[in-house]
Amino acid sequence: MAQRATKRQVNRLPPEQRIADIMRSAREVFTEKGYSESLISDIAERAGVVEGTIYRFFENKRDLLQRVAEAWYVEMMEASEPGFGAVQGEWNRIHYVVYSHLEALQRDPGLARLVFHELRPDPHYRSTRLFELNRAYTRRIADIVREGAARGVFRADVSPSLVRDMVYGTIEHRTWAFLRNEGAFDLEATAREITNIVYGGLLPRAPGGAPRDEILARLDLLTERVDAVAQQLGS
Amino acid sequence: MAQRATKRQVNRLPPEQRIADIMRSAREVFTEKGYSESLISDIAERAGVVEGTIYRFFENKRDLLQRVAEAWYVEMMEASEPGFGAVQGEWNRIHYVVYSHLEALQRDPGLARLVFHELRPDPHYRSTRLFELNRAYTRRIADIVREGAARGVFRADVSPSLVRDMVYGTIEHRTWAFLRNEGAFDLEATAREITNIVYGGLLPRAPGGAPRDEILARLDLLTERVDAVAQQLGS
Amino acid sequence: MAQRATKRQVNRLPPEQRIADIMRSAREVFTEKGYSESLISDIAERAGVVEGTIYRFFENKRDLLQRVAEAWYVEMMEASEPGFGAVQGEWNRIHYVVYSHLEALQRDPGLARLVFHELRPDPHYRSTRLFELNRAYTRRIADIVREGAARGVFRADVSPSLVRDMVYGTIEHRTWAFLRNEGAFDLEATAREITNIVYGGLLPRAPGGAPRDEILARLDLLTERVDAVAQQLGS
Amino acid sequence: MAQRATKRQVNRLPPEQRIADIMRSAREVFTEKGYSESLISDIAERAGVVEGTIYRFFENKRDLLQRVAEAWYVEMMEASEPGFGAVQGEWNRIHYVVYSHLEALQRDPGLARLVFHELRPDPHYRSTRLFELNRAYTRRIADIVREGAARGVFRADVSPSLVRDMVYGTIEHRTWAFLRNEGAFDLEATAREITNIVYGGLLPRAPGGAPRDEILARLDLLTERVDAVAQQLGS
DNA sequence: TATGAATGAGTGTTCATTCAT
DNA sequence: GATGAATGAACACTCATTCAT
Repeated sequence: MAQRATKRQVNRLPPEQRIADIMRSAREVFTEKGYSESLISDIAERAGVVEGTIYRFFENKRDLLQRVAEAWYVEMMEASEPGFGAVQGEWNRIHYVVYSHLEALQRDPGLARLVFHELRPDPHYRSTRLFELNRAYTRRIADIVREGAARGVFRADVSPSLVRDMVYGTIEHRTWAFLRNEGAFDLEATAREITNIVYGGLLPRAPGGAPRDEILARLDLLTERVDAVAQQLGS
Repeated sequence: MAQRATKRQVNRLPPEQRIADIMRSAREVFTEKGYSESLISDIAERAGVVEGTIYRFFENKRDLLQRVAEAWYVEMMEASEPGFGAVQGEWNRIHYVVYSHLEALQRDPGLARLVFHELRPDPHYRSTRLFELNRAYTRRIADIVREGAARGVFRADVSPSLVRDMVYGTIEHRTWAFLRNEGAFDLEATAREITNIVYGGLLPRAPGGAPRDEILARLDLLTERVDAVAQQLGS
Repeated sequence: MAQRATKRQVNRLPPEQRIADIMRSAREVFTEKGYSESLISDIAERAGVVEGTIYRFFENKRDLLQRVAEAWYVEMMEASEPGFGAVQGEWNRIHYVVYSHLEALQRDPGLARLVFHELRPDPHYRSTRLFELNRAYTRRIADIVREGAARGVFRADVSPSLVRDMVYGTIEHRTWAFLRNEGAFDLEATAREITNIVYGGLLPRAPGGAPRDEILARLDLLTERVDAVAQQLGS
Repeated sequence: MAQRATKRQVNRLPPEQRIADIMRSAREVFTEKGYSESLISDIAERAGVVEGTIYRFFENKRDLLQRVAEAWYVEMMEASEPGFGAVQGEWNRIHYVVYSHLEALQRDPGLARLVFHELRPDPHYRSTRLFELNRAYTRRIADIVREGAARGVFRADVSPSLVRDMVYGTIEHRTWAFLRNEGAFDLEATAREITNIVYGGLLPRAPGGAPRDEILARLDLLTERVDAVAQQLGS
C-alpha cells in the first residue's frame, strides 16, 4: 500500500518548554515590531507552534505581552539584586541602582519601549502584577532615601516616593532618543550625572533650612542698611 | 460611480471659524476617548460639519491630533509666558515653571495623556512641529540653569538638558496616577517639593560642607564690615 | 481594541470546496454586476462564508477576479482542446477555433466583458498569469498559420501573430453588441464569415506579390494582346 | 487706509475660449492619468478656472471625457478626410484608412486608451454621439468594400460591416502593447501587413476552388493560346 | 493536547458635485 | 458669470480569537 506521510508533526513537549519557547518568540517579535504590529501567527510560527497553542497558555495577546514584560522585570531584579547589598554609602547605592537600570535599558530598549508606551498607559495598569513588580523594583530608591535620612546623611523632609519618581522620570526622559533608536547614551557618564544631581538634592542644608530667597531677602535688608549708612556719610 | 444628488445645507463660514470649531470638537473627543477610540464622524458631528470638511483642513486623523496638541502647547506657552519675566531668583523661576506645568496638566490631563502616550512614542516625533514646540517650551528650565550657573548661584558642572529631563521626567512620573484619572495631586505641595529637590541638587557644594554655609560666611563678613563702618561714623 | 467574543458556527470544509464555492459565487456576482459594483460581502454571503474567509484564499478583490478569469480560460481550453486535434484542413481548423471561441463568448458574455474591460486594460496585465493563459489559448491560430505556410497552403509571408490579432480582434469587435447585452449573434454564420475572410486572406497569391487585382488587370491586358496577335495570325 | 488686495482674479473670457481651455486641459490630464485617476480640481487648475466653472460648460466629469473623445474623432476625421478622395484603387484606399488610423493612434495613444477602455465599455455607449462619430469614421471601410464589390474587384458575399470589425479589431489588438506604453510599432509595415491580409480576404475566389487556381487556370489557358500562336509562328 | 480554518466587527478617506456668495 | 467651501455616501480589509476535529 501507499505509505501515507503523516500530516502533522505533533511534538509533545513539557508545558514549561512550550511556554518558554512562546515567551522567547513573543519577546523577539514584540521587541522588533512593537505590540500592535506583532502578529500572533508570527509569534506562533517562530515558536514552532500554531496559534491555538498559544491560547492554551496565555489568555490573549495582551496577556502574553504582560507576561513577557513581567519576566523582564524579574530578570532585571535578579540581575541587580545580588550586588546591591554589598554597596556602601548613599551616593554609591543610588549610583548602583541608576547604573543597573540604565544598563537594563541599554540591553533591551525594545522591551522598555513596550512597557513605557504600551503597558503603562493602560487604564488598568495599576491593578497589574507588572505594576507590583515595578513598585518592588523601584522601591530600593525610596529605601535608600529613607535610610539615608535615618542616618542623617540626607534631609528628612524629602518624600522618598518623589525621589523615586525623580530618578526614574529622569532616566526615562534622558534615554528617550536611545529608546527610539535615535542615538546612544554614555552609560557611565549618564549614571554619574544623574546620581550627582539627585544626591545633591538630598543633602541637608544649613539648619534653619530657609530656601535661598530668604537669604536674598536678608541681603536686601543688609543692602538697605548699607544704603542708610552711606546716606549718613554723604550728608 | 455616479455621485448621488442629495439636498444640502451649505453653511459657509470663514475658514478660521471652521478650523476652530473642528479643533475644539476634536480636542473634546480625543480628550474624552483617546485617539484610537475617537471617530472622525463623531468629531465632525460635534463640530457641526461632515467628515469631508475635516479633510479640507486636516490631512488625516493623525494630523488633526497633532494640530490639537500643538495648539495646546501654544496655549500653555502663552499662559505662562507673561509672568515669567517678572520672576526673580533661581528658586522662584524654577518654581514658576514647575507650577505652571503642573497647573496645565491639571487643567488638561486628557491632552497630556494624548501627547505622552500617542504622539511622543511616534517614530517620527522628533521631526515634528510638536517636538519643536516642546523644546521651546522646556527650554526655560535649561536657561534658568545656565543663567544660574553664570551668576554663580548654581554649580557650573551640571548639564542643563539633564535638569530639563529631570524636571519634566519627575513631573510626569509624579502625575501619572492623576493623568490616569486615578487620584488628584496637591498642586502647591507638588510644585514646592519638586522645586526644592531640583534646586537643592543644583546648588554648589562646599567640599565637605554645605554650599550655603559659604554664603552665610560671606554675609557675616559683610556684616562685620558694615558694622565697622557704622561704628566709625557713630564715634 | 478588544475583539468581541461572539457565538460562531464554524463549518469546516476542505479548502478545495471552499475555494470552489467562493469562485463560483464570485463568478456569479462579477458577471452580474461587473467588478466595481460587486461587493465582497455579497460574494461571501452567496458562498456561505464571511468576508474574512475569502481573504484566506485570495489576496484581495482584484486577485479574486483574476483567479475567476484564469479559471475561465482553463475551462475554455479544456472545452476546445479535445476536438481540435481531429480537425483536418486549414479552413476547418481555423473555423474550429473561431467557432469554439464564439461559443465560449456566447456562454459567458459577462466573463468576457470582465476580461476585456477590467483585466486586460490593467497596466500590469502583461506580467499576469492570465496573459500567459491568453497567449497559450490564442497560440493555436498562429500555429495553424505556421503549419499552413509550411504545407504550402498559406502564403509564407504572413505574420502568424498578425493573424492571431486579426482573428481575436475581429471576433471581439463583432460580438460587442452581444457582450453588451444589446443583441445576439448568429454563431454559425459569424464563425463561417470570419473564417472565410481570414482564410481568404491567407491563401497564396501569384509569385511576384503584386496585389491581386493588378495581376488580374495585367492578365486581362496580356490576354487582349495575345488575342490581338492571334487574330492577326488567324486572319 | 490699507489698500486691500483684490481677493479674486475674475477673468471674464468668451465661452468658446473657456471651453477650449478646459478641453485642452482635460485632454492632457485624462491622457496622462486615465479617467478615474484624473481629478476635476486638477483639470480646473490647469485650465486656469475653478471646479464650478467646468460645470457651467460640462454636465459632469463623464461628459467632459465624452466631449474630449468626440473632439478627437472629429480631429481624426478632419485629418484623414481631405486626402481620401484622391486615392484610387481598392488596396490603396484600404491602406489609406488603415494607415491614417494607425497614425492617429500613434499620435494619441492616451486618448485611444480612454475610448477603448473607458467609453466604449459603457453600457450606454451605443446611444452616444461618440458612437455615431465612430460609425461615421469607420464607415469608409464598409464603403470601400461595397464599392469594390460593385466594381467586381471584391467578392460580393462579404459583409462590409464584418470587414469593418476586422480592420478595426485587428488594428486594436495589434497596437495593444503600444497603447499600453509597452513598445512601439512600425507604422509603415503594420499598415501594409494589415492591408494585405484584409485585401486578400476580399478578393473573389473561383467558385468551388481556391482563388489562386483561377489565376493559374487563366494563366494556363493563356499559355495554351500563346503556345498555339507560337506554333503558328514557328510553322 | 494540538491543530488551523473560520469568524466578523469596525472606520478612515476620497472627490464629484452643488450652490450661497 | 465665477467662485470654492461644503457635502456625504460608500466599502475593502485585518487579525485576535474560537472550537470542531
